[in-house]
Amino acid sequence: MPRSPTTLDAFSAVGEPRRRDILDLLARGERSVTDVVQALKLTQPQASKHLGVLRKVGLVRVRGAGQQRLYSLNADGLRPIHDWVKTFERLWGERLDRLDQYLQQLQTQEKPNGGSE
Amino acid sequence: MPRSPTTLDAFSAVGEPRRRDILDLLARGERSVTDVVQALKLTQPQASKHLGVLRKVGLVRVRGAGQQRLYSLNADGLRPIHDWVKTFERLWGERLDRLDQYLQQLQTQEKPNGGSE
DNA sequence: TCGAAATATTCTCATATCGGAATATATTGT
DNA sequence: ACAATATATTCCGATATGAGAATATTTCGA
Repeated sequence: MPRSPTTLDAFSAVGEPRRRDILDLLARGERSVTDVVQALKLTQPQASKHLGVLRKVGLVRVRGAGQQRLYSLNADGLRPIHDWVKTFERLWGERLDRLDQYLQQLQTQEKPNGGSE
Repeated sequence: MPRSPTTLDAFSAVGEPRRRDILDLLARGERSVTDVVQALKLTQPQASKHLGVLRKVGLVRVRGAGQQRLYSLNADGLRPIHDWVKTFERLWGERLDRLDQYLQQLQTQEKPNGGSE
């Protein structure tokens, strides 16, 4: 089994800095491809391709307006990422009271080794 | 300029499903490489390599214990991701009152086109 | 229908990535 | 020093990726 594609889910799509830039831009409103090109200094094909990936994984939506294609953010697609990262939130001590901290320590030390004897 | 490596920051590192699995596991406590291998059914080199990437980007820490290497989560490394995704939180209507929603709509419509005429 | 503008697709290239196997490097105990 | 265990590194192959250039497609206007 050689390799698995890295452009099929939101997680991997967002791994690409350019695509994050695009999402940041779209977070401020709908944009045409040309807008993206100019705002982020990309070539037109690059913009189209990145937008295509983002669309495929459901992070953006398209709407045809004349000969333009207006892309907008589909923030829902980011929820899985948010939810996953949130799982670790308690582990970096966001707003941690003493008891939580203590319970956490217990968990961290839960399995110091594979010692079966 | 051909391509940029995708294994240098937390974002891209986390794009790989196996690595997310590893982080999920480490979230429950320190683990040796062998532990990871067994828990996630990876080959030993694969585990080492993925752990190596995670370490390089600062998502895990290592501690030598005898001939074992105990890896633990460094949750702080996930904060950038969390913070970034959080930026979009309001856009999927987590807990949105009417005023926010209205302001948001204005923003979304901010730049419907490049129309200068 | 023809041309122009906007966008998408295709092609090629260099490279990075993952997986697997084999091997190298600790580290401990005897 | 030697064997055994644990882990890291290297080598190889297949493939996906992103970039760039060229081209195709769509859409509108005259």
